[in-house]
This record gives sequence, structure tokens and C-alpha cells, in this order.
Amino acid sequence: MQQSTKQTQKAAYHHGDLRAHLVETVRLLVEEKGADGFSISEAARRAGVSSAAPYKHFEDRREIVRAVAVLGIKRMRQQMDDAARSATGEPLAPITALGICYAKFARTEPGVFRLIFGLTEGRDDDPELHALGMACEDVVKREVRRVMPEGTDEEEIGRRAYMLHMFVHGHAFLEIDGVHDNEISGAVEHALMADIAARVMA
Amino acid sequence: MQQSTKQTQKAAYHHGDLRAHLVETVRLLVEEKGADGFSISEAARRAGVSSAAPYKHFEDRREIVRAVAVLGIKRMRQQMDDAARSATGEPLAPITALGICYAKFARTEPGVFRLIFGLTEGRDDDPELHALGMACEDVVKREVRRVMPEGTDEEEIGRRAYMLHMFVHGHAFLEIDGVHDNEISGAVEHALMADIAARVMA
DNA sequence: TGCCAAAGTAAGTGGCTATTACATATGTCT
DNA sequence: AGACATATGTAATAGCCACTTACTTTGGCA
Repeated sequence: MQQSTKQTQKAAYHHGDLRAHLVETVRLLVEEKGADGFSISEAARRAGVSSAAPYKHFEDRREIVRAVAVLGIKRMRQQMDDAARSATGEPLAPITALGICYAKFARTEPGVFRLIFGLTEGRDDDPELHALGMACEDVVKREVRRVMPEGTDEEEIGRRAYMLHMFVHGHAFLEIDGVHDNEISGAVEHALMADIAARVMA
Repeated sequence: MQQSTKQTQKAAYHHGDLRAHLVETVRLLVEEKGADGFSISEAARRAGVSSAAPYKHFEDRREIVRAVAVLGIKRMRQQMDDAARSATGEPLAPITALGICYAKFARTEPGVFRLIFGLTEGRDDDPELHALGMACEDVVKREVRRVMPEGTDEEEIGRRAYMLHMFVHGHAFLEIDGVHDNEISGAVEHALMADIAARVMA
């Protein structure tokens, strides 16, 4: 049934690809009301199917939400990779770009961003999500390695990458949670990220 | 009815101070199952009252959870203040201590920590919680001000305080969410925090 | 063509939030 | 002391939700 993803064209069965349709509907609901602010019944209603239909495609509620998180983290990793690779100019530009990208993702998809990071439910030490998180970490390490002197200890690289992660992760959360009053413009954020990158890599 | 808080001694009415008893029960449930992982009915059951009883003391579920968050953030602010004031030695010691304190709170009360920071429900731009958050921020600013050259721009102080906050906030979340594999011992965390403090205040 | 498995529905179970109507305890005022 | 208003509790209920079960429809294929 789900060996490929060309079902989109087939407009299969009754409703087309209900599984994918549900995941997208739930993604929107996660953004709209938070991961715990909506019901699967509501998602089914929006998708135009009965409240029992989702359970033909997913074990339970958690699994649906988990699917949204998995797609989200993959999207995030891709964006990080793109941002780092397309950054040019100063040596620290890719690292700065990574920070901006991270914050931008959180701002654009705060619901999914929160979901990804274990808040509430949907991922209690899930191995797949953990592995995908590591894949993001690897992007950061790759860029750190590129800037550090050749032959630098892997442990030191991990330490720097972690510091960078701490920074941007905190920044992302503080911003989407509105903990600080000051609105941060793009230019200010760029300067902040560049400053952080310089301090951490110094 | 609630003009004071000396009800504790009075062991009032049927159950003693059910309001406070409920808040404590819910605090434990928040730690046990997360802010969205339990029901008010469950809390009522644990407190030994009917499922309607909580609604004599709180408007709705959100208000109960909010009460837990308010107590939590007050506790956090107090601990931060204590940590900063009792730190001695190097000039940056209070700032390092603040970071350690923040991370320790998150580790000790991860459920409440997540709750405080707007995740999920219970505080949508709540003014009281926002004000209490600012009170924490003020502690950090006070210590930053003490270290910076006299007469430093308030804006610059805010910027440094924010950088510190970004760091420790990110660290706290990454740790309680188990994003990284490496376990962090007390000594390593101290070194990390001191390193961070030095980089930010440089 | 006829059969089977996939995908859907309707109806039901048990739990949750919150409300309503009712019962009981308490402190106060006389 | 007695009586009342009010604070505090319960039982019963409505409406929603997650999830299950039994049944129906549909598309692909032997």
C-alpha cells in the first residue's frame, strides 16, 4: 500500500492519499493550536472523513503527531544544510547562516519546532527522532570542523558545536515564547548571530 | 476567603486547604506526566475529593496549571537570587552560578520548567507570568551590571544578559530533552558555564 | 467475474472538562 | 444558643474525545 509516494497522482481509493492528507492537516492544527490543543476528531472532520478513519492509517494519536514531527525535523535539517552551503564571504558566514536558519525555522513553524523538541508528548526517547536530531547536529559539526584548525580534536569540535546549539536553541525558544519584549529585526539578528559565532569560535 | 495565607494552620473546613493541596498535587502530576499528560479528575482523585471540587477553587483547568507555573517561577527567581548573592571568588563567579542554578532548576523540575516557558498551554501572554519572567531577567542584568565597566549603556547590559540567557536556556532545554548523548557531570557543567560567562562578558 | 484485502462508516465504551442542582459545614450576628 | 448567608463539598449530567468493534464499500487481481 505505501511502498512508494506516487499515490498523489493516482488519487486513490475513496479520498486520495488520506494518510498524507491527515499529516498535513495535523501539521496545520499543530501550528494553529499547539500539539495538544486539537483533537484527532477535528483533524478527521477537516479532512472530511469519519472520526474512525485516521485509525486505519495510524496506531494512535501519538503516531500521527510523531509523523508531523519527523517531517518537520527533516525539513529543518534540509534548510540548515542549504543555509550553510550557500553562505559565502567571511569564514564564519556558514555558522552565522546556520544560526539564522535555526531561528527562522522556529519563527516560521513554532508549533512544529516545539513539537520536535520533545515538549509535551509524541516522542519519548523515540530512536528515529533522536537519529534525525543527530543528523542536524552533524551539519553544525561539519561547519565547525571547517573553521577550526585542521586536526582539531573531535571532542573539541563537539564542544563548540554544542555551544552554538545552546545559543541558537535558547534564542529560538525565548523568541517564540515571547519572553523578551524587544522585537528583533533581521539586521539585529544577523549581527547577534555573527557576534555569537565569533565568541564561540574564538 | 482568601485574604491571607494563614489557612494552613487553621486546617480549615472539610479537607484542610484544598486549594493549596490541589496545587501541590498538580505540581507533582506535572513532573510525573507533563503539563498535558494528566487530568484534573486524576488530581481530584489523588486529593480524595470529587471531580467537581477543584472547580470551587479554580475557574478551569488552565487556572490550576497556571497557579503551578506561578509558584514555579517564583521559586526559580528566588534560587537564582540566592545563587548569585552567595557566589564568591572570581568576578564572574555570580554569573557562572546563575547559569548552574538555571540548569539545575530545569533538571530538578523539568515539568515545571517547561510549563513556565509557555510550552503547551496555561499561559498565553499572561501578564503576571510575563512580569515574573522579567523579574528573573532583572537578576541576570544586576549581575551583568556589576561586572561591566561603570556607566555602561543599559542597552549593552541587556544585550549581554540576553546572550547569557540564550545560552543557559538552550542548555537547559537540550539537556532535559535529551538531545545530546553526552551526560554532563557537575564539574564539566561548571567549566562550561564559566567558559560561557567568560566568552559573553569578554 | 468473483473474491479479498484495503479503506471507509456507524455506533459504542469509558474517560475528561465543566456545569447544575443539591447537601453540609462554618462563622457571624443577634 | 439559634438562624442565616456563604463557602465548600457531592452527585448527576452534557458534550467532547480517543479508540474499538462490527459492518460496508471499493479497487485490484487471479
